[in-house]
Amino acid sequence: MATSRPTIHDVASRAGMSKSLVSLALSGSPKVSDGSRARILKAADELGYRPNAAARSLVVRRSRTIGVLVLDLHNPVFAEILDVVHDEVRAGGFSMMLVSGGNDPLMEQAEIETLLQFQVEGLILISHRLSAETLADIAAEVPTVTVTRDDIPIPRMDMVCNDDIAGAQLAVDHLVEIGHRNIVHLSGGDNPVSHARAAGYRAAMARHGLEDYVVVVEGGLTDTAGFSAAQSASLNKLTAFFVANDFAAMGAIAAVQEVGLRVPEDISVIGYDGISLGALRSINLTSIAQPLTDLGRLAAQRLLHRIQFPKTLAQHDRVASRLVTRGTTAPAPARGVR
Amino acid sequence: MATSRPTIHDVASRAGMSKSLVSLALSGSPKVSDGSRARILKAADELGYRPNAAARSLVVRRSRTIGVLVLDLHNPVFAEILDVVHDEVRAGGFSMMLVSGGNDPLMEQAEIETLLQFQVEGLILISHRLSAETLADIAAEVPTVTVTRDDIPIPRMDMVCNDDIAGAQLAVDHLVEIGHRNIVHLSGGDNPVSHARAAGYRAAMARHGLEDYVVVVEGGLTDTAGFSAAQSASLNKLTAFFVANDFAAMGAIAAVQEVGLRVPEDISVIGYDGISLGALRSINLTSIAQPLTDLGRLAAQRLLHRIQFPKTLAQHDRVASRLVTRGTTAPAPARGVR
DNA sequence: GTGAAAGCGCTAACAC
DNA sequence: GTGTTAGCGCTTTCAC
Repeated sequence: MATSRPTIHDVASRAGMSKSLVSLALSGSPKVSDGSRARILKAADELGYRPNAAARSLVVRRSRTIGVLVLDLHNPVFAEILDVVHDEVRAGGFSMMLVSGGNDPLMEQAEIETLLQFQVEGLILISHRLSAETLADIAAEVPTVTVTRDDIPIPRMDMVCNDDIAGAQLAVDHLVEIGHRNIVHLSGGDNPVSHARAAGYRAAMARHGLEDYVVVVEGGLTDTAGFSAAQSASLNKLTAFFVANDFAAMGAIAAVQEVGLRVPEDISVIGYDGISLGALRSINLTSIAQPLTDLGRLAAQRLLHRIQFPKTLAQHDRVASRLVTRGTTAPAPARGVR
Repeated sequence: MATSRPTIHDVASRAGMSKSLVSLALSGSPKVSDGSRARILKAADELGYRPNAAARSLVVRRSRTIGVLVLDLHNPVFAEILDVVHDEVRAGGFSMMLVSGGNDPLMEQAEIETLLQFQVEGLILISHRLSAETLADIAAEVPTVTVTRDDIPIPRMDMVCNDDIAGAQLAVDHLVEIGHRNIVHLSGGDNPVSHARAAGYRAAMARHGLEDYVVVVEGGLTDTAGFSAAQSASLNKLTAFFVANDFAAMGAIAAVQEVGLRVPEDISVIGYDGISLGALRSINLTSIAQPLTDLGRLAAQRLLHRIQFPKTLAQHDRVASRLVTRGTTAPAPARGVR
């Protein structure tokens, strides 16, 4: 392979000039005469010269790179956030190094370590796996912003997330508005996000005077978890499911259909996240949509700002999600129909 | 932030030794006495020392990093390939730097350029966007393997992909076997992958003596493309769709249902890719599943090998896909029923 | 075993 | 405008 790629030195001797002039010319400095610049550019081109980022970052002490850790690559929620993060980061003149923790805490740590060794200038953490302690250590070393959680305040670390409690209330409000009372929540398990959504559910039910109808079934954030959770609910009594996320909601729908009931005629289902998949005509899922683009943009902007001004006080952004009504929710069936 | 992270020099003076000894100790050399080693490790730990990868890669002239370019982050097919690539690459002692072309050829070029500037030792390209010329240039510079295409042979570049032609034939065979003849293909547009799948469709139809039933509707690889393509087909005549990929197939299903027909009772639908989403009980899509794990593993292994032996002749792996029968295909309705 | 010295490719003073 | 010089943090001979 790169037995020996051309260096700035090769370019210099080919153009018959000194290294430093080449460096200046390549970085577009005005203190280089047009003639010299042309010869240098020509020589560089002929040689197929490409600057060595490692060498440069060593001397300028800036890598112009930020690192992004994502919980796993499969959840489309992350892809949507990443797209805009990527755009923003590039626009800010940085490259982006993306790593995945593969759903494994140890791997996450290792990946962050790698990122740090590469001298990334900032970190965006899209994961709720890391402990407060780890987070604090990291944030003390390098500008950091986390996305999708805001449960633990860390001194100089920004957090951007959606308002899960308010979002969950939106879901319940919608169902109540179209006549549902027997609304069961299929929770997403033991993690900060799911706790917040369950809390929002309870709060909204109480606000509507439906305390007695509160039923929370422990589930998870996957299709199969939603499926099982729905199966273990009393389908003959409830008229609606509020599910912890869209994937689990899809599982719940399947469970409903499996026993011969229809969605939404017999049972309404609403999810959370607003993954673009839900818009597929064959899925058509009503959901609480997170403003993923906003989340990504905000995260990137916060980080870019913090890289410039590391001492900035921690900022916590909590963006509102919104109800997207599609085909899986409908007015509650008339009393006694089922 | 990184106002000044501890360097090997700081560790050395804290431990009261020379830089070189620290370097040796940290790399686990046996020529360091146990006492010295312990003191060095202690000093490093106390200082929170972390090696600077840029400096190291500059001197050893190896970055121990490979770069991966992916067409876009949204298609779950890519996530599945990336997972195993990541595992393999790490197992081989490399880090992985992932970039996305954001579906934009210029961006792809720019991202590859960035990767190269960071001195990645190899490249995995999961994209069918790049021109043969670009590919050749890249492969000449750095060990490279491309995934999901094998249309253009490049001297020292490996390719790993599934056999689209054979896979498409599998789809047709399945439909024919359960009694279909009016099988319409919704194609994926003008790209190498879609061309191969269409070719496989034609070949299989011919093999079954169904030349007269061949109908190809131009579509695309998205949900909406599949929806429109299905709409423009003569639904009253055909009994089955073979769709270019799973996403488009989901769109086609929606189109079928929209006019009051049922899948699979009235019309069978089979997709391609075998995305794990298709297994969701609410989707339950029959499909030709690509061996994504194999593809990823193979790609990583080929690359690792090529990094060691750059002169290896180009290897082309074409892995077989297989039929996964789920709920969207069923025996053709009896003649004249519709 | 341990330290001194050279140098990876590059940028940034500083002379001229 | 242009060349010379020093040095970023690290590894690696090569003496001792």
